[in-house]
Amino acid sequence: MRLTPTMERYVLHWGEMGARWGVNRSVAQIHALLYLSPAPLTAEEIADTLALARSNVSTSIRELQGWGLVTLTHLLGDRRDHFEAKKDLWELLLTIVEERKRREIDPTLTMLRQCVLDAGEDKETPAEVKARIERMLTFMETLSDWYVQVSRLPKSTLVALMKMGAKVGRFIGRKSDAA
Amino acid sequence: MRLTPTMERYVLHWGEMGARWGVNRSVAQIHALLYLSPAPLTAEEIADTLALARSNVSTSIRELQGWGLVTLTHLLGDRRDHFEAKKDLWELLLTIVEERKRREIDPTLTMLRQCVLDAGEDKETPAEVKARIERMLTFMETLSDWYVQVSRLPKSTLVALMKMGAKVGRFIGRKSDAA
DNA sequence: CGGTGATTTCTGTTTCAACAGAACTTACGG
DNA sequence: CCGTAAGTTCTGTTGAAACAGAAATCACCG
Repeated sequence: MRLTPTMERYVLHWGEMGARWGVNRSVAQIHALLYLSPAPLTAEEIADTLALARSNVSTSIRELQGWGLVTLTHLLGDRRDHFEAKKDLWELLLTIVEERKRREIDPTLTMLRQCVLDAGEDKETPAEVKARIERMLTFMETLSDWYVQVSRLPKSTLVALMKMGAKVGRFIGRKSDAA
Repeated sequence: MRLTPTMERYVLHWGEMGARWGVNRSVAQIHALLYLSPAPLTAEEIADTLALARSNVSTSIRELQGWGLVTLTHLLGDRRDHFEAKKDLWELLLTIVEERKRREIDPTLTMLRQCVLDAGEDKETPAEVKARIERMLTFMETLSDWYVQVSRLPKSTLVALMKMGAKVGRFIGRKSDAA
């Protein structure tokens, strides 16, 4: 496939953005391409379109599958793998956040809990430092718990809440935590 | 200053996490150290504690200042700069999100708008591709607008909303968008 | 059971950012 | 003004990740 200038711009920018957020550029470019593509693509088509080595496409696709962002499909009479990206953007967002939480936030919470435990018996760590670590733990647990609850709401509710924007703040201050 | 094992663990982990999110390891470590530190530190103390070159500390501190996460203070009779990290975690979070939006999300929105414009006159880009780009633009604008509104709520309201968790979903479905 | 096309794994190379140390600049102190 | 301490900028090195191409594996076909 040949990219139109518009598609090329999109793909290149996406690659850049990925890099800034800790995602490999090839991986992000491939994801962008698959998101745009009207039909599933084979590894070879991807490699040709983006001028990447097939091996590179293979590993990048695996990574995307690991994140649950890309799925495999087959066409009758064709034994090549065809790849397709999630198209629903809400699902995309929730998937990414979910995975990053699992891979990065949860381990960080574990580390913080361990720090709090260790600092308990430990005579050398100043009390003020212990307090700082505890505050960080509490803060991140609050965010994490909030996310878990909110992410389980039906998508339509999420959309509605988002459309409300700051209006949701009105509900606060009027006995908002009645069970 | 000498790090206790607990502090060392915290700092190293933070450095790792930073790297995963596109933040230089030294920068993240320095931020962690300053967050923990009971008192502001000089560049040299930071360099000694973390075993980094002074030059490296200098550039990293500049970066942190650019993000608005670290401020400069002085002590009477000492002409060295002393550095201090924001201690309020809500402020920290909002600052980071704000900056990343400014540096990465806003330019991406610009790029997407340009793509939509270009794709308008452009005969080669398939209609389906144009539609995909438009949907991405709409989605990101929605998130961005939501963030702008919510970030302006008083911190106490934010905290209250967060503590509500999924209960906030209850307000949906009962004429939530009355002006 | 060869043979061929598809995919993955392995290995060496390249590229780029992070970093250390040196050189330089600035500001203050006597 | 000279000397020294603090801070920044410059330059070369290093190390880690990204990547290409080759080799190996797998799966299906005749």
